[in-house]
Amino acid sequence: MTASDPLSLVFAALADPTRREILSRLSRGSATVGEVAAPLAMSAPAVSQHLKVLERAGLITRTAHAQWRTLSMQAEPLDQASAWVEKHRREWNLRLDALEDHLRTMRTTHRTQEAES
Amino acid sequence: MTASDPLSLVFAALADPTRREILSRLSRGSATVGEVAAPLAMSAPAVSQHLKVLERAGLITRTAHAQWRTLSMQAEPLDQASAWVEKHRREWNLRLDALEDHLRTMRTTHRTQEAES
DNA sequence: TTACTAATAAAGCAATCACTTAATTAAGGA
DNA sequence: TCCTTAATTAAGTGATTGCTTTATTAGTAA
Repeated sequence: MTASDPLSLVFAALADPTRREILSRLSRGSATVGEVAAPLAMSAPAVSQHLKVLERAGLITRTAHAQWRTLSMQAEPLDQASAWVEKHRREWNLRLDALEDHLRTMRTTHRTQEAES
Repeated sequence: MTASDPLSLVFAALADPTRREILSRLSRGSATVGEVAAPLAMSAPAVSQHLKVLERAGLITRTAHAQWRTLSMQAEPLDQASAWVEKHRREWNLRLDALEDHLRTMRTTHRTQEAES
């Protein structure tokens, strides 16, 4: 990932299970770096680097009190990502040939499921 | 991106402007490799490699007739990506502290806009 | 001051990424 | 057959990724 446009930064940030897990945690409420790192099987610097990626994508903010950093998720970049995906899902659904593909796939899937059962 | 789980593959595929442009084109209807490559400022092998990434993520399929490959977008992986994003946007919106952050951000934004006008 | 804790910075490493050019495969038309 | 077109494979390159260990910064407390 060399691209540095906002949408690329967001999708790249989401393209890692560890970072998605961190965001999952933060979507349920703010937490310190230590709290977020606890369930992760990696060193503290590794977590810090993941946080930097999330921050650069605008998905989290850090606020310092004493020697702790409180991490908060920011939803706006997620809105942008969602908007892109939804737009193209919608476009695809409008296409007649895509619809035909879809029906064929459903028929095939149905036949496959029957064959498997 | 070392991760190879389905969701990581999809997000990683979307984390590149060229690949998003290819998907944009295909969301409006199937096309050959040549048609998709035409507006892109890079060599044919480079396009071919991007297509491989999209295919590995399940976002496109290729069907051959003669020396042409017709590319079709597949929406299902996009559904998965959308589901993940929507789930976490929803979670975030439910949090009281996130809501407070949101209100504070809106107030700050409002004040900033006033200062700028 | 000294020690302890929370977190980041620095440096190094193997693997992957996004390209390139050159070579190859596969099909159609003269 | 020979030539052209469409596309992929192979090989090479510099930049980036996701970790590591070691060192450093910053704050609290004895």
